[in-house]
Amino acid sequence: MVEKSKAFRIIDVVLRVPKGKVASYGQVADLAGLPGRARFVSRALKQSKHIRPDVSVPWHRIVNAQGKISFATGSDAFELQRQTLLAEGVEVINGRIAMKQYGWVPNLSDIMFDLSY
DNA sequence: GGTGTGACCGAGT
DNA sequence: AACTCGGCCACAC
Repeated sequence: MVEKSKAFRIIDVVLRVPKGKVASYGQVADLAGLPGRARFVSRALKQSKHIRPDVSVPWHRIVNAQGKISFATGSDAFELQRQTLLAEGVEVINGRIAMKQYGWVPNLSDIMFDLSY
C-alpha cells in the first residue's frame, strides 16, 4: 500500500479538528504518528496550500501547547487567526485560549479515521 | 556540509 | 506566571 507523505498525514489530522475546538502542534504530530515533531506540523501548515490544494485546511485551529497563538502578537497573521477563531466561538483572552474548554479531545473514532499507514 | 532558524515542547528555575 | 534550556529536525544559506 502507498504510504502517504508525512505532511499529508498531518493535514489529515488537522482536518479532523472540529469547528469551535483547537489542538496543539504537538498533539497533531502525535496523532499523525510523528511524536515529538511539533515543528514539522508548523511547517506543514505553512505549506498546506501546496500539500492539499483540493481542500480548505483549518490551520487556525492549531495553537501551541500553552494555548497561545504562535504568531507574533499583533501581526497580521496573529489577528487573522484570532478573528477566525472568534468567528467559531473560540475566545482568546489575555492572549490565551482556555484549553480545558476549547481543547480537542479526540475519541476513538476520530483517531481511527485511516488505517492505511 | 556546518550553521542558524523556526506558526514547538517539556522540564527546570 | 515568566523565563531559560536542551531537544527536536527540515530548510535555507
